[in-house]
Amino acid sequence: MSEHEDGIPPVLAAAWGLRERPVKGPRPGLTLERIVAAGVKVAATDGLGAVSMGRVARELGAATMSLYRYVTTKDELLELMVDAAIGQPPPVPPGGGWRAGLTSFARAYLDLLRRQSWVIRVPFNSPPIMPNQIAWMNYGLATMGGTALRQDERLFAIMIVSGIVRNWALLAADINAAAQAGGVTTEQAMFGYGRLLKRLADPARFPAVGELVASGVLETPEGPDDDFEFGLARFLDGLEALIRNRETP
Amino acid sequence: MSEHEDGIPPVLAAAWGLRERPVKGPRPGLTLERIVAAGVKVAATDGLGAVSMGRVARELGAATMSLYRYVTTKDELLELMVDAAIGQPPPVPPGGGWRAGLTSFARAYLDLLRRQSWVIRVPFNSPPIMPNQIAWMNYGLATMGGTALRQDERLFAIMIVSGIVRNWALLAADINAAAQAGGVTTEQAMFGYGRLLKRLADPARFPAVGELVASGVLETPEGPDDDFEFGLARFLDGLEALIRNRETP
DNA sequence: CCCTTCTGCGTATGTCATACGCTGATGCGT
DNA sequence: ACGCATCAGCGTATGACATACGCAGAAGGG
Repeated sequence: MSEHEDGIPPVLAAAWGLRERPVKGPRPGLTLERIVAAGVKVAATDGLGAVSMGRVARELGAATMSLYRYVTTKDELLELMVDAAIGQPPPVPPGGGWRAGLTSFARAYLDLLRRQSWVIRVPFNSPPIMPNQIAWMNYGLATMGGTALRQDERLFAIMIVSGIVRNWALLAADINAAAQAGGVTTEQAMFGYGRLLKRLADPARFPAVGELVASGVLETPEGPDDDFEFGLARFLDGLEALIRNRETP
Repeated sequence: MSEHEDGIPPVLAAAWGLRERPVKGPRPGLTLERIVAAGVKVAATDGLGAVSMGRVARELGAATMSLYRYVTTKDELLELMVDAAIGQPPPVPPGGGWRAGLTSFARAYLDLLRRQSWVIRVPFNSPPIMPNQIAWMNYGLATMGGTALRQDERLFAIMIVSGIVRNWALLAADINAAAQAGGVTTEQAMFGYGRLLKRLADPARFPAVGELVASGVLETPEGPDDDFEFGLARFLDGLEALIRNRETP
């Protein structure tokens, strides 16, 4: 009943290290950390779909129901897994200015999602509240320290940037998954998509799509992240214009 | 065995109207359209979580397994439901220029997602290929017709814009859902989030987050879509700068 | 030394997606 | 007019899964 904890859900308390070991009862054989780590391992090796309470428990040599002493719900476990997977953000590169900072934030986040592609498959259900999520949020906000942006503008700027990253990572993961499911390479999958579009989308009905297909961009894979960098740069250009405008009245 | 169909999955053929009624066998009592409509109805009234094959069948007075004559998988049904729900895009407002066009595209999409918030909960698994998805894509691309943008740049521009819309809609839906679950108003839920953050995120460890919390923006709800419009405007500013730059060499 | 508290977990329940195969309707070719 | 191939509807069965409930034994405090 310490004053830290009132009103805070137990998992949050645990995740933020606010929980004291209860003084009675047998020593726990499991730990929240070990459970979460086991979940991450399953997700990393066999995909998010393989993460079931039973499977995670088996990974630990424990029984399914034992996990529920540490987690009230599977969704809670997933949330903890995500937080463990994203980990501590890298340090803000010093002295680079806000634009370099936001760019490195975006690249680091993208890197992370690409390396652990199951993370983007976990559906969001709430605003960020877990420790490492907050740490990343702090990273993003910190890059804009000292700019002429209002706090709410900074918040939304990182929402936009991370949204761009997530969308790109999700698209890439989907294409990769489709490629793997069909037993072909990523390029072949993209090519197949272009062909499908050409077959189905009547250019008379969908002129703009027809132009797109005809241009052949779907068949010529560009550099890995050209489009990502394009979108990011456009947003940052717009932000830069606003900041400049504010600074020179 | 018409030459349209080779290599095209049956649901796609059905969705694009490429299927002929088989000439033998009993007359179907169900239709793909009716099944999809029933699914949409269930999702709209009781949420995406209530959509199960059994429930959709009950809605139609049919047996669960009957649906599998029209759909090979629940995921297929979901994809069809999404396409039905998004429907035909509104017409491109004439003569407004690309920026007005993209803005109206974004607003129309946001409106749609807000009105049918279950749609954003359906996980993506592939690039857009269903008829109405293509129609929306055509809408987005068409707004940029005649600009100095390359086709791949146009494609990514609408990916960014729709990503911004989806992220915003998802956040709003999450907050609303959390509010409803807690039996409070949306403002109270947002307020509670701010308080939670203040309690958990130590300003010494997370200075930028501390500043954000201290600024009070989390407690003062802004106009409904101010942040959305802010992010969208920044991106469009950046795009505009690029276009201008291309047009005046 | 007993009583409270807590851990691990066996069992049971209810929900789902979905495979398989039967029954009967339909209409084509003869 | 008839038989057969084809296809719709669906009953039954299976196998995952999340999770409620309650018991047995461990640990420490009084």
